[in-house]
Amino acid sequence: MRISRRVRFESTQLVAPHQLSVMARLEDRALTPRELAGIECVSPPSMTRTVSGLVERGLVARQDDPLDGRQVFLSLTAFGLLTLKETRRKRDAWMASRLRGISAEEREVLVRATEILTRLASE
Amino acid sequence: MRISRRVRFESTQLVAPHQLSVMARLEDRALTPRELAGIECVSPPSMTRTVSGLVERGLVARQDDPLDGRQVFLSLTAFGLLTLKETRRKRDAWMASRLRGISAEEREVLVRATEILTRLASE
DNA sequence: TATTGTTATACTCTATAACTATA
DNA sequence: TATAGTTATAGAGTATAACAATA
Repeated sequence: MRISRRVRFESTQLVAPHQLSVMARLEDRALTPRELAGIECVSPPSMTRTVSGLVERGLVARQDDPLDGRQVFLSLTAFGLLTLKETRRKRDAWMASRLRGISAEEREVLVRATEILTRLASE
Repeated sequence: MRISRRVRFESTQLVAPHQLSVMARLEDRALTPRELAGIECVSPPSMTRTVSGLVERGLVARQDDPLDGRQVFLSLTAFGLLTLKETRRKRDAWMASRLRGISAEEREVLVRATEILTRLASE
């Protein structure tokens, strides 16, 4: 937890973590607010609020669904995509500077640990 | 981050994470609100609030410093210590059930990764 | 009548600024 | 005058309940 907190605070200053997570979901394809709320395990009103913040900042765009007037599609703007990539670049640069001081053998241990934990988390 | 979130939500239901962290600091010795605020990287008013919640629930006790009337010492109550141990027990049980399915060799990888990350986080 | 999204309202955790009491 | 703690107030992020529009 301490390590996770450190990574969050030192590497994701451009956009808040929960906002960045939503942006990453929209990278591949447009989603509705309801879909995003489900994916992020958050209530629909909460997602409305998160999305509104992103729309105000020009990172995400709303588009009405022509087939179903109740629905809205959300997608990344060009600026949003750029911001997402820049944030990742900064995070990776921070992490790379940390990893520079360790041996190849230690890096291999971290890679293997990541695989194991990812498997455990998905069970 | 995903793994850290999962551990928090599934294993620390008795007391909120930031409250539990304060309780763990008080396990060994009494501390003042200011010391706690510094350790937890939080503002003094924020610590006042966190501590007040713990005092109201009977988990932590306030004691006036007889030498300096401005200061207050905070310590775990017997109930607080019990709650801390019970929370750890639940968390460990959850984690143990996860780790049961992996090999001794994989567990060793996780132990080594923890050592490496702890070292990197403290630099 | 059911579903999508939003608004209204409230709770928690955080912060800064102002206040009280003590040194 | 400086320090410890608290209170006052505000800003995020979260939730549930109520509402409007559409199916």
